[in-house]
Amino acid sequence: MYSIGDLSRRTGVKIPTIRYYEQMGLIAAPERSEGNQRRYEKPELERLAFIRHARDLGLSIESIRDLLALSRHPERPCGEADRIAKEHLITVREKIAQLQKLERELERIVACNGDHTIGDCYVIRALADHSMCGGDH
Amino acid sequence: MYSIGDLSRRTGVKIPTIRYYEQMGLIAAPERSEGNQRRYEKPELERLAFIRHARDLGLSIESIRDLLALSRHPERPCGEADRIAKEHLITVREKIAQLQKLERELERIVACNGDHTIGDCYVIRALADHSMCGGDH
DNA sequence: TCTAATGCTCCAGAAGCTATAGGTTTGGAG
DNA sequence: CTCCAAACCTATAGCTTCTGGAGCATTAGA
Repeated sequence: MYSIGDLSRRTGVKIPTIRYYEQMGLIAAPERSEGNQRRYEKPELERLAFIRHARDLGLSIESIRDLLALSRHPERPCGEADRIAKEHLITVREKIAQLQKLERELERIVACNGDHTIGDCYVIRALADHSMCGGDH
Repeated sequence: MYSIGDLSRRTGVKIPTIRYYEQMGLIAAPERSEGNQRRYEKPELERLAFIRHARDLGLSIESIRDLLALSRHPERPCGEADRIAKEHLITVREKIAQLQKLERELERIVACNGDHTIGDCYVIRALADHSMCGGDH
């Protein structure tokens, strides 16, 4: 028997977020106490931990909903779960590649020592004039 | 003399986004035609191009507002512009590091060949049980 | 029994747009 | 000059994933 606060402490998911997940249908509406407070059991704790972990990995609510639906059918082949994770891996890799491009450009822009004036500042000029950045984006 | 549509085509910033930037104070409210339509000049085009480029680099509206304010004082030292860019570089690097962690974990999770069932699926189990992932996050 | 901590619902806001509805203006063709 | 489609206007709501506050009710422990 956990209160929403217990659940929050044990999973690291904030209380309003738990209620939000309930609203979004990621977790079922739990039993209530006589005074209308939410009362959870162990399975809900585990489910929430699953969600937390998946969110930490950057999976969308939508993907998590799919994975949770899959996990309710342990007899089915797991190709679909695999696909969701692989697809996510691809988007993570794309994001990394894009950020590394930005990193390189920012490094070039930042190679200024700060001892001159705005009128002459490479940061400002690079932002104003796209052609200065090598044009790879 | 550009209409908002011209400006949009020339900078690649969508029309509602231009109006949004105006509302957010990134660009000044321009002159209007007799019929109340926005009419822009070259400086506004350049300013919008600046904003577009900075957004592409992932700078926040807030940071861009600061940089634009700085660029109106070309006589001041540019240390502040430099600081904003450097700070952003740091957050980009942090994001990259975090995504690379996720990449490693997803690679481990995804190392399943999809020919078994959900009940036995590493993706699902890894998400349910945090301890399986090496515990580095 | 009392009270502090915790919980409830409802609503607003954050970031950075995007979209829709319902109306007006513009610019070019005839 | 007239007509019409394309472009424009405002206002408002929605997206995603939460987070925080107001105002009130419940719970658990001293």
